[in-house]
Amino acid sequence: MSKREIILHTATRLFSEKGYHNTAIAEIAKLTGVAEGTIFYHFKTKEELFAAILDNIKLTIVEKYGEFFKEKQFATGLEMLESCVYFYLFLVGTREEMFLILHRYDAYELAQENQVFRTHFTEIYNYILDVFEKAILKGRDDESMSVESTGKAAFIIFTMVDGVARLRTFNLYDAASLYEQLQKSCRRILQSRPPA
Amino acid sequence: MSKREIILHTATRLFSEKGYHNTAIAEIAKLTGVAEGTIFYHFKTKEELFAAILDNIKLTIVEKYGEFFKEKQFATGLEMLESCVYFYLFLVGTREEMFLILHRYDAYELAQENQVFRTHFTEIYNYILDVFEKAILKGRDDESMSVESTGKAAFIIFTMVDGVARLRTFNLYDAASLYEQLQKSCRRILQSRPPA
DNA sequence: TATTTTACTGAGCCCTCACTCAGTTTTTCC
DNA sequence: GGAAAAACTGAGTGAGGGCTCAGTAAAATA
Repeated sequence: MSKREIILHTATRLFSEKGYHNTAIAEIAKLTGVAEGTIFYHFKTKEELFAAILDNIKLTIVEKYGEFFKEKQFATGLEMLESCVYFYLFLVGTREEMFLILHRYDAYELAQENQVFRTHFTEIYNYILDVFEKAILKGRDDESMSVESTGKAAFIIFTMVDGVARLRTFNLYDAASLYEQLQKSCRRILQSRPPA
Repeated sequence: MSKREIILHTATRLFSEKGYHNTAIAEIAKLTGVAEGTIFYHFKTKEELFAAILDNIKLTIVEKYGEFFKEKQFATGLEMLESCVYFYLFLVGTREEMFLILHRYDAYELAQENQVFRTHFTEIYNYILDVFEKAILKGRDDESMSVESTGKAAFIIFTMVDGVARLRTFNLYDAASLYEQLQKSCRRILQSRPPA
């Protein structure tokens, strides 16, 4: 790993643990084992460092979902959706630091002032929403689901899933014990049923 | 309003808009129209000021739900749950600053280090979860709902509802357009149905 | 090997901010 | 009215943190 990459890695961990404003460049330098100046050599400002982290998160998510879709086949849209939800929770579990950064309000704050950050965020969330919506579109086609607006359904499902994910990243509850209930709830929201 | 109350009010707004670490005492003082020293006269430290805000939020939520329950009657548990959800969204809309503070990660961070903050948070969330669970218990009794674990169901419902509320406080999406879909989703998750 | 480019260093600058304190004004109570 | 208590003031302090810069080391190139 290049020094740039090590710095990026350490910064991701620290920003996720302590937040953007609460993490001093000096601390990143110390934990990485480089001088402060080195960080400013690779990233002109602290904000540029953060933007690089967001970029890295986006690349990772897109790449991982890419691999996932290459390997998997889905019989129905409902099965695809459940699989995507499961994979999202898996990603959150294996890349905790990245999702903690996304879940911090820190980030939204910065996004409100900084166009570059805002673009990164929008791209990340649009990508995930797109994944979910594709599954729902498929489900509507093969009649494994009955939904009115696929966009809104994707939003609601994602909100619920990401909410449980947030419980996990924030360590607020034994979130894993909710996973089964979560899947069941998704199914209930989307599943087509014989008319009453 | 006493000066203490005005300070509390201004601080709530600023913390909600800019976060805890990003808000300087000097700014609170300036906007309130008092000297910095006055703030430290009423609240020994910045943390104590934040604790007072959390306390105030807790009181408000408990009080408002109290009034709500006094005025309303519910035919079924499902109706009660839907009503509680609606009222939660109403509260989020009318007391935006308070919920922004709850939704900021800022707050969780502080709660991890400070026992007083942690207690406040736990009490606030337990209260709301309790409200939701009571409705679900009623629904199970009157057979308007079919749920296995009332606790987990309450958690999932709250996660979803608070997620949509967060979209609103963070101004990320026209959240109001999701309210209908949200209610429908809650109903689908909880509602009892004739066996297939 | 000599030269240029790239990578790295860390002391120091400057600004922000939580908090203090000695003093002043206002309120309370006899 | 006067003394004591409570409320308020704002300049000052010290610590922390983003960023600069003049210089050194390492790598690439000629």
